[in-house]
Amino acid sequence: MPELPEVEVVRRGLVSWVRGRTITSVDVLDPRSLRRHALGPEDFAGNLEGARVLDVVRRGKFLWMPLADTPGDPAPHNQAPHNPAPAVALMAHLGMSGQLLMQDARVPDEKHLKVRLRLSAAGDMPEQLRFVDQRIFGGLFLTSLIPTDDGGPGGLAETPLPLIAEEASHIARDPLDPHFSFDAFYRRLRARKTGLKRALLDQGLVSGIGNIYADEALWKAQLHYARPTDTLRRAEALRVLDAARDVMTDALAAGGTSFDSLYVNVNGASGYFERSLNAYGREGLPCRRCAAAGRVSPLLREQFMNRSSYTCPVCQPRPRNGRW
DNA sequence: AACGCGACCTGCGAGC
DNA sequence: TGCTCGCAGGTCGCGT
Repeated sequence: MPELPEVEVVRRGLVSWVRGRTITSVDVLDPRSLRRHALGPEDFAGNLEGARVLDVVRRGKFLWMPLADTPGDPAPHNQAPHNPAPAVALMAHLGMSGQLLMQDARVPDEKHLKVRLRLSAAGDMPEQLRFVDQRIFGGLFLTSLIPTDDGGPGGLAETPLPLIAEEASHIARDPLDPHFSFDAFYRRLRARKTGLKRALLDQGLVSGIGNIYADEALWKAQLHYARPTDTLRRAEALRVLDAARDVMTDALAAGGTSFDSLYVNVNGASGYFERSLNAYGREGLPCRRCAAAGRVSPLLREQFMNRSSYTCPVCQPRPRNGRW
């Protein structure tokens, strides 16, 4: 489900619920959700219990919570004070269907509940943070925080730390990140020998864009997904990046306004999809831009990278050899 | 470096 | 009704 706007909605929601609270106990109901935690469920739970959540930070679609030992915890006897334990974080990736929900203890377990974290009491706030995931493409795991020279995780974190989760250090900044550099993006884009959509989906080049927003951005910029990246003019690259930024900003606003319940809802932007998508899922339906110009051009659906791509055959013509 | 593909999973709707 | 098929917004790792 989630692309950048959905993950950011979750992050913003989570911050207010979990920052400063201590994880008191962990239930792993399905170890498959910890696939990326190599040391197994016992190690996962053992390291989390007693840890305090410092913040909720995002890079692309990766979300993590830097952790600290609770003050007063005895230091591990085998560790000298001058050699403190490395900084760690609880990492979450939502995959296709993951959700992070704040729930009161008396709410029955969700059908696809995978991991439950109990948190220290904090006023009327729900006690549990639940990871629910139908398809299990997402997951939780612990990762170290390593120094970065690029100014921290960025994203829209409120208190960026000069550390980044190791497992997210290969992820580029996203177009909404204030430190995103278009010049650097364009330089790397031009150096690639690939198609434009493949590049937009490459989280190491620009992050946060998934299949839906890629199609929406390409439609808005009137560019075809197969356009060779080494032929893109600066103005065209700027157009598609601005389009991605616009589409994701709108989705974020829609998700943000519908976020008002006791839990953090990954589906915050689902209403947005119905109303505002111009390309994705609109096979056979008339292109709205062409319709406004008095033409009827039904959108095409094609297989590309083992998934569906939606384009208008008239205003996003497929590049032909040497001519576009 | 870039690609195409399979792997990882469950569930839903369409069609027979 | 029950079966199969295709489809779903992500990422990783392999062989070429």
